[in-house]
Amino acid sequence: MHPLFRGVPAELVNKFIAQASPHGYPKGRIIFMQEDEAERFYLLVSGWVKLFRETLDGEEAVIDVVDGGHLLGESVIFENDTYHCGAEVVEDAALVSMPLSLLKEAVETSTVMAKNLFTAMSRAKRLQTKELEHRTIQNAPQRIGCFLLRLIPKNTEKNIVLHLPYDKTLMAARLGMKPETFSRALNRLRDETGIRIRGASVEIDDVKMLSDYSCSACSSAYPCEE
Amino acid sequence: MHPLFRGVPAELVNKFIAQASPHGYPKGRIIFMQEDEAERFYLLVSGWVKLFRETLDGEEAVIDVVDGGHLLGESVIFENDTYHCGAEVVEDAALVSMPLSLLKEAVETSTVMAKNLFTAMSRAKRLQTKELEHRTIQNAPQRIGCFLLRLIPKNTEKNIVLHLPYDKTLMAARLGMKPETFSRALNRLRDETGIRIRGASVEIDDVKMLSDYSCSACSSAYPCEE
DNA sequence: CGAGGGTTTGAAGTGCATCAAATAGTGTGG
DNA sequence: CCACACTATTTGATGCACTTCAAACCCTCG
Repeated sequence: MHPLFRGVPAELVNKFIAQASPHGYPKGRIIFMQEDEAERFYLLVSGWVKLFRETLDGEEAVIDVVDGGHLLGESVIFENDTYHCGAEVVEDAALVSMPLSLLKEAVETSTVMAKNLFTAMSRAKRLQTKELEHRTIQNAPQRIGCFLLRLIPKNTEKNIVLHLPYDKTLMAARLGMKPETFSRALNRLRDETGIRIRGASVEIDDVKMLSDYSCSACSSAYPCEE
Repeated sequence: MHPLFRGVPAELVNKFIAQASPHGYPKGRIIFMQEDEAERFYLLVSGWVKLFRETLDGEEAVIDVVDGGHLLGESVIFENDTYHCGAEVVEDAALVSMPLSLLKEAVETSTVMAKNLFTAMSRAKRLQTKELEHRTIQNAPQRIGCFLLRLIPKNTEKNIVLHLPYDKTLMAARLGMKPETFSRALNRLRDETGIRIRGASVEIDDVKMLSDYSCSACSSAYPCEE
């Protein structure tokens, strides 16, 4: 049960189920564009989706890359407007789409539902604020380090082996840098913090060394809530 | 009547009024810090307030600088957490603070109130997403140009004279650059777009020239909704 | 007038981007 | 299983944008 529906009467949940369209989307598929009229919102069940904004001359800003459990397009509610970002599948994804009109109706009917959506939107806002901070204060290697730290499962301390969740070119864009810069910055991070890199897997022996290096340029210390 | 209370029954509005504390805050006063437990939210009536996040070693990221009509701290609702940013008065301000607990109660009681808060939060989220794009794609002079364009009153085309709303050092931080960079970037913007600058006032004869220059590196064209 | 902050300018440095090319990795068809 | 095509990643050389440090200037306000 997704947090959005937690505690919501079965009757209301069934209304969503009745109007839900599940979809399997392959890598590369565009779910919606920034200019599209927003009529549905999406629940990402599995896979990865890139949220981006794009200028006429093809320059792209990656706003976020999200995985299972995330909502897409829900924040347009009551704006009657277009989506804030485009959304593109970057790893084969399963999604369920539902009408925004139903979501609107539901939050006006059910206080639990409203509360759940507020909670989701607050959290998204907080994370985005943090992102803006990172882009402003952290340099390239620190942003990578911070990203890696957030990949570490809770309560893990020793012999950490991470697998980068998507390709390095996308990670670069996600962190607001070019692929070449990413490559070099990752090397610098390795030299500075003693992490080991083999392709897409990263081994971290000394989390403190990594967090000291990355979190020194951040307003919140490791472990970050999120 | 602030949009948050638009269409809300007088009875409920009176509850807020009963618990509202109006305050005059001088320039330099901290309204709240990022680490503070969020118990109240604020309605900024007049003046300007800087929202920022700060690292231990004094490095600061300005998230936004807002003026009359903006809500502060409202997005912590249902997180039971600390504020997302610190807030500091940068031009003498009048604020009204109200308990977050009352806001929580109100959005659970009144669907109109919930709807109004959703609208405000969506809008804030959209603007922040845009900000992230700007910082990623636009260079320093373009960010300044974009900022100036957003200062132009609606439906104004000719003989525009703007007054910079707060000092240049703060504008620099607001746009994610250093004061020296701001100064030089503003000169470059002048040379490129034919605007004229005298202290804190800026004259724009040719809006198109300015928007061509600034909006070429943006996903939305002038005039931006916001 | 003089102090102090905001602003500008100059000179030099740093970090990231760009362009170009090499290398590694992956999936294809033979 | 190999050779090929194609993409992702890395590396090198160079350029540009922004920062840093230092000093001058300017403006306001007591």
